[in-house]
Amino acid sequence: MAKELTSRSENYSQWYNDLVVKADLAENSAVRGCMVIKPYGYAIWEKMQHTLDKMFKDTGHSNAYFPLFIPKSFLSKEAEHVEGFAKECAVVTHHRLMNNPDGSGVVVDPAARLEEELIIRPTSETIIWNTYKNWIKSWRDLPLLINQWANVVRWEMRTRLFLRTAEFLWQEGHTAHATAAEAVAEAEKMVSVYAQFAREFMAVPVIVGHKSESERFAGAIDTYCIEAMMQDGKALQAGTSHFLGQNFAKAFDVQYANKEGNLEYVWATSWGVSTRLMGALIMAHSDDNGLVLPPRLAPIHVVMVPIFKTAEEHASLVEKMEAIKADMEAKGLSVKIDDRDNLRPGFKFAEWELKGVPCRIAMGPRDLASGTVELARRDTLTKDSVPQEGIADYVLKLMDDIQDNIYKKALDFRQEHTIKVDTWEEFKEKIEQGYFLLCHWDGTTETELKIQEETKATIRCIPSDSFVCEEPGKCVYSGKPSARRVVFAKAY
RNA sequence: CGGGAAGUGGCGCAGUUGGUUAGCGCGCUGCGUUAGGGACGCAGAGGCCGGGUGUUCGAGUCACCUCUUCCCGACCA
Repeated sequence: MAKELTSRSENYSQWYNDLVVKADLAENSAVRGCMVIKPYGYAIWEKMQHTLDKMFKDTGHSNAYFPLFIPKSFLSKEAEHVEGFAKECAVVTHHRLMNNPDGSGVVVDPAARLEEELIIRPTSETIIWNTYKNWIKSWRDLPLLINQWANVVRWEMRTRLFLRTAEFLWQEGHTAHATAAEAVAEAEKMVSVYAQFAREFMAVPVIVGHKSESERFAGAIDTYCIEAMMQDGKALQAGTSHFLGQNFAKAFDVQYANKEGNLEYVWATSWGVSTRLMGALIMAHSDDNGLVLPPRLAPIHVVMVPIFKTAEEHASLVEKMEAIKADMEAKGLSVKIDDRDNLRPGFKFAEWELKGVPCRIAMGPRDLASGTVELARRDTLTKDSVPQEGIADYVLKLMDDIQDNIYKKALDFRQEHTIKVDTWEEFKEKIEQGYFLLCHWDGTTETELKIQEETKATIRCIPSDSFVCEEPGKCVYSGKPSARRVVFAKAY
């Protein structure tokens, strides 16, 4: 059931609607696919931000902020980088408007043309490395470990809420190191931070690995990624970390004096995750009743619904609930009492399920008499009668259970939909059914592109963690020898 | 930019071969009855039918143009 629902984007509209909507821009506006993140959606994003931010700081990084505008010349300093982004850049050409001489509103003042156009950042490598040039002089300045929370713009031809919007929010880390080994270690560390975040907070299992050459970031020597499986069997790239070698250091002339007094170019990494994580969260866990949020990222852990007939009942229920709420909040839980008196309980149940609140507590006269509550969990949709006594501790433990359970559910799903495939016939059949295929590949871009042309499947990653498949075999397409299996899938 | 589909109250839709005052469901407002899984009754509010130009006695309906949205490609976190 979930598979059917999740395979078509329109079925998500109901759930997405609480979180994000397409921006209502003026007619004729050339900007397509910008999003308005609603308060409830933004609350989830803030939780993600705070968690990630702490993880970055715990690994020695500091936050900074760099300009939105990038002079056009900066972008062209690294050849591969500009080639990768040139086709999707928004360009600022003028700095002033003027009243239209014919009296109809304003027009661009032709006299205010910029001598050099400004690019709205699609990513900040260039402007950051241009700045690092002045910050890095000595080996004592290294490593430089900086992260930026920002918005970026990529003028995509086709957009999709959360997954690919023209403007999106993200974080981008940019680090400089004295040695290649240190930079590689940093790139690996950060992809593992992303993997940990996905697994432990989003409850989304991910495969960690390297990108093939053709999927690599523009300007990178090596790209690490985490790949998640959505409920339709398609892959979603949820985060990337790049080893940039000395490409940007050379392009922006960033050299430092080593301990021997010799000038050397620094080694770089960059890494980022975006509001796309919101899409991953939704598509990995949602069911036919709406969102399912992992407790660690849910803005509201518990919603309490009083069931009453009279004002007196309402008052005594809410009083009792306030006490329980205070108890829970003291233990770090976020609790909402839904005491709206114009809606029936059944309506509220459905509404909070749609929002993905992990736990619901309903209390009526019967519970008041028996000292119990009706406790429902969002992940299993089951209901139990639980004593009011000790309810806060009960729920606290329940949060962990739910967190573990939805991770396990997603993991089981992925395992059921991940298979080793050794024949081209089976490849074509299974890729249509929404599987991750572990296949041998001859390592050539040519083969990769041919497979993509014929099946739309791409190499999501060359796994490097628990998925390592270091075993000799023959390429599923060309039959040439291969040393290991890689993950093929259709991707968002 | 190619190939499809669609634009009608806030949302989702109907509207026949052109024909009087453009309907329905949800939502919204008010009153009442209800309340342990998306309540019901009554009374209301809300629409230059995406825009333009034609054809016609008459256009939501036909023609042409244009704008927008969605789906499929190319692009992509």
